[in-house]
Amino acid sequence: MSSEHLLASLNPEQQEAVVSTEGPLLILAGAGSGKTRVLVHRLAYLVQEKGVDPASLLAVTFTNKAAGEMRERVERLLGLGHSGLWVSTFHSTCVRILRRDIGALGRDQNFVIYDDSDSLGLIKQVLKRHNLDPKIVEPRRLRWKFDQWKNEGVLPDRAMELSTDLEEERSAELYETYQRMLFEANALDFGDLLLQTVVLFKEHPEVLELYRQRFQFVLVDEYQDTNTVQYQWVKQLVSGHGNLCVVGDPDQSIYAWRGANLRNILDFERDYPDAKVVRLEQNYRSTQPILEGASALVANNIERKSKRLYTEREGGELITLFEANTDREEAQYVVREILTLQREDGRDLSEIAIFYRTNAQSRTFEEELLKYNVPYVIVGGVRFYERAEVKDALAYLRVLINSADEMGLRRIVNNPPRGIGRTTLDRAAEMGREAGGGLLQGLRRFASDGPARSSGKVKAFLELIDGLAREIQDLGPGEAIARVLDASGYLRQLEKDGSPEAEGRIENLRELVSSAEEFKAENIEELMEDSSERSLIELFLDQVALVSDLDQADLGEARVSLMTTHSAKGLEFPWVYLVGLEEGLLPHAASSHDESGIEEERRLCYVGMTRAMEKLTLTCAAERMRFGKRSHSMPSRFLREIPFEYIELKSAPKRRLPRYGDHEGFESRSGGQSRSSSWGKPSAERPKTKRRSDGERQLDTSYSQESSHEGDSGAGTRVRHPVYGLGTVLEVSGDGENRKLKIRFERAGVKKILARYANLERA
DNA sequence: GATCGCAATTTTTTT
DNA sequence: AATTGCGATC
Repeated sequence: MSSEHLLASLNPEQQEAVVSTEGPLLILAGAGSGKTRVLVHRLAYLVQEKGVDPASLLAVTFTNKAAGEMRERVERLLGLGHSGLWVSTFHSTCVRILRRDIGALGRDQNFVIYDDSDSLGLIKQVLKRHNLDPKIVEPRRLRWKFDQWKNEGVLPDRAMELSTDLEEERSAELYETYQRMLFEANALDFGDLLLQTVVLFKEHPEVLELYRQRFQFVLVDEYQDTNTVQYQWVKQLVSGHGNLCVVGDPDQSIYAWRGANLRNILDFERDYPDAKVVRLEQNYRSTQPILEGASALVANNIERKSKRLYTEREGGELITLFEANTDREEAQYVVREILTLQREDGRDLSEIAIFYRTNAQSRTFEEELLKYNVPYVIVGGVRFYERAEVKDALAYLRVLINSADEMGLRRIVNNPPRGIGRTTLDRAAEMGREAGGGLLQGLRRFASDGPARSSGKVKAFLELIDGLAREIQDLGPGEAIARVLDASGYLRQLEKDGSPEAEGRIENLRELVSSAEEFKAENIEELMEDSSERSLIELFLDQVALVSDLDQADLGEARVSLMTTHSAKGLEFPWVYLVGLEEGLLPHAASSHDESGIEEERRLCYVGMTRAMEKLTLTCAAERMRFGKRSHSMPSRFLREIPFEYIELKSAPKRRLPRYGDHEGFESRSGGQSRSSSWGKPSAERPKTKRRSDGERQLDTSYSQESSHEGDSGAGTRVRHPVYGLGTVLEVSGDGENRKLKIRFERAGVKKILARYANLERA
């Protein structure tokens, strides 16, 4: 494609952003201003017009999805295949660097990557070693603290210096132990990937120089979300040539809680004095009411570079605000709207998205969508690679490749049960420490010196591991997983179980094997080109550690998309429902303590609103279930900040008193649900309302004790659960509001359910 | 050492 | 409302 073509479809500001290739450049790209397009064209321009070798370009993003999209579009534009162009996330870029050069830090190339739960487990080990009670020193809090330090680029020594009180000092000590144990386990956690790369570059300028030479042009996406280490990392890489292009929008900074520093983008011109700034302020995405409403909202932030986004699109529907009485009603409204859109307007479901603040909110929407058979996909949420059986299988591989991996080893040593319990493990760990080694070494000692009864079991386990380690060397990732599951007895254990849950797990493991096969098929060529010694198994483990479901979700299918507003950043949909606009939820209570917290929540709301292209609907509910209890909430302050002229108000009929009867929602459904009786609230317990002569309603709090007939809820009854589907009651226990049901579901297996909360229908 | 049952906690967002 | 963790019991 010629230069004219590369520039032809761009407006003057966009063109400037593309052709300003030398020196530092800040692109302030408002929502929907064609940012990705500009980046893609810029990369193509560098190669085609400036004759730059694709291999000397580095583009860094936050998500694999964004990276994948960018790479694909550039390669398509240039008609290139594998060109040596590096477009990847901060984390995977760092993994590639560390896999090659971490040896300079005296560490092993075969390190494992610990995810959040691995690192939480390790922190529990740290506490054990310090003889601290996890109830007093909370592991999660520590993890958060360590993470903050890592985001700030702070190592244990420095953390100690910075400590201002005793508690922080203690934490810094534990941080030190934690880092040492990570090292001993030959492991790096997420934060380490960045931090250790920065340390590597700092302590070994010759290594840094290598990468500086290679990457002549560096591009960073979503710069407003970078934290201090990422900032340092970028600075290290570009010092010298200074060819750094960063793109971002301060109004879309929503990761301060994870260490993102808004100052990185606000102070860019100070950090890179000869920086050029380009502003992209024309919005090509949203209709006027949506854009104006969102802009007016975010204008309430004090800490802000002012900006005026405009659109040439005129007209468009007003933003709808729906005020529901309950969360159930909120979900019903949205789902009915969706059904109408689909039936009457012929809209494709993939054009519709529902955004919420917390993952817990998805449940109600799922239930309603299921009831009406509306296909949907949850983006994010519980991830495939976080399921226990998947983690178990991967832990085997991890240990086989890196025998120091303590958390992996702890996970598999007695799984399936082999009679190696806590006592044995504690003793082995101690023996390992005495010998100056890790848990595995301890187990080896235990096998030879330990008490006869348990040492035999340990010995058998070690033989299994050693044998497998040899066997898998020549296997692909899929074959290796299959082999491990078979040889370890893991699969047999599940098969023997025979329960529907176990079958689900087996199914997930099959899926894991096939995704590993797929990985092999996709990457085998690249592996041939890649001179690194890493096997496909190792590359597969890296991939699963760094890839989230969000990256893999196929949004093209005809399904409604559900996700948190955080996950929605970077996406766009014609129809958007932004739900739960209530005080305490958006803005979230946990962020409402200071003004900067509120401002970030406001930006989050802004991000959600600006995803919408044609139609935006906001909803709130006066009452919702939280922690299994109903709680009341006020409409979000953000609703008042959107000018009324852009809003069309719709409200459910207001209630003067809480309606106890229909909070599960069946009675208020259209179409008559008389045959379904809700067990959620046995009728015996419902405070009754009775009509008084003056027409007012009054709560009658005297509960009558008519017991519900056993026939209704006894064992053998067929029921339908909104999520789990059809099932049969096996057992009933407890009374009144503590009534519990044990139900075997056809799809989901046996579950115990507290009747009060479950929306059960008789089937 | 494993299994069962109860209690406590959770919910802010995630590379 | 579900998961996790702990303690009691076998």
